[in-house]
Amino acid sequence: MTRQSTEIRQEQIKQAVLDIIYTDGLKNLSTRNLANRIGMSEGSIFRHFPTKQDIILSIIQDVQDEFIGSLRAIANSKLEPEKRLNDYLCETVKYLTDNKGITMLLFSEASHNNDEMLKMNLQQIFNNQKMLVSKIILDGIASGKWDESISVESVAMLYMGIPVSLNIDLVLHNGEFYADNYCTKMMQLILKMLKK
Amino acid sequence: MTRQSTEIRQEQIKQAVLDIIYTDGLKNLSTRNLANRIGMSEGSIFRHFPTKQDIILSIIQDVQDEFIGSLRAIANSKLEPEKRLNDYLCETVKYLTDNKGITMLLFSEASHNNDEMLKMNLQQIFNNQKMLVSKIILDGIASGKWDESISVESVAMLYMGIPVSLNIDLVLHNGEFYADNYCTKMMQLILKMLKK
DNA sequence: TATCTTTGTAAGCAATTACTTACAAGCATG
DNA sequence: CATGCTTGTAAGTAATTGCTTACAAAGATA
Repeated sequence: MTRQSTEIRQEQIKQAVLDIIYTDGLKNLSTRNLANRIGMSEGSIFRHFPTKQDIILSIIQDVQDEFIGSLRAIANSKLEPEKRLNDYLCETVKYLTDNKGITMLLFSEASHNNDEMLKMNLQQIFNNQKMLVSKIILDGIASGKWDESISVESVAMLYMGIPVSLNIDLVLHNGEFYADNYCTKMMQLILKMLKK
Repeated sequence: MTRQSTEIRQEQIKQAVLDIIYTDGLKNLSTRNLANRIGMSEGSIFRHFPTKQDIILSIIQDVQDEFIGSLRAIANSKLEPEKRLNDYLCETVKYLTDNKGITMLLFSEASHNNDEMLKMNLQQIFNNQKMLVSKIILDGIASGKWDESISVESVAMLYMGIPVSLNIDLVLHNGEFYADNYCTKMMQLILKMLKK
């Protein structure tokens, strides 16, 4: 195989990981399989990542940077809280349906090998999301539009249930999901809950 | 080891599976580990179950029979829809916090080895739950108490998000969860959504 | 050109996996 | 007691796992 920089190889490896998870399941994510999928030797993989675990952690870091990053931008924008909440949900739905390998990875890794490092990373992603949603809701309450007597934390938790159960649907139905007006319908319900 | 009937051994094995999953993670659920935990030989396990996969499937079958069974009883009772919905949620929360091994098993197995049989079983559990919730909501609408213009399917989906994200919380926080008034708070939100 | 670092690979490592085999002993039935 | 079925186990099996080692070649730097 022709030489390539570590940066390029790392990207190839991470992409192949998601590919394998989605098509064959996490169980078949061996370094042997991984190397074959890319067309490189198994030893090469360990040139670019110290351990297999580090590949997973690097992917989770990408999620933090890219996905949570874009959500943060939405939550902190100057738009109406209602619009922000809508954009936030739709962005999440889009990300999950577009990145099914990641979805399954996040879903199953933590409970699978009970690794504290992994759990901490996922916890952070989960908490970040809850905080951002809470912020939007608090902004809506502060502007006098939404009911100030509701439990913000509970709404955030309920809200988080949307992407998470969408996640399960995606896994169980092999990625086939008709998200047509899914986002819109959910927003209607959430808004009714938030209304004064 | 003294002789025991297959029925007793099967129960012991299944209990040990949940035990291992909860304490050591699914990754450490090997037949070797399993045998050690019970104090029997590895060969003995294969006396009582044809394959390791069959142990998992048998556990999932138990969930179907016991858990879904009790939820069905609640959904079909003669009580007020509001009371039924409350009982249903609280029963779910209780089951999940009491059976953390099962929680993690259901969570990760399907996405882990991409097995169609497993997926079908989990799909059925998930769909059963959605149907039962939908039934309660429809009863409430039929009685004239709840808003008939809402999308029942969407409410059911949103509702399902509650146990599922509770699930994630449980896995990520090693089973520590303060479910004090969790059920009550969620019910308040759901009821506001259903109100005319 | 000579040297050094980086990237590649084939072969092999010990450990672990789910499962089998051969055989012993318990237990009910004749 | 004898026969047959069930339950137990120790010691295997072949396959797979994550990772290492020894060495070759490419590319950068001097």
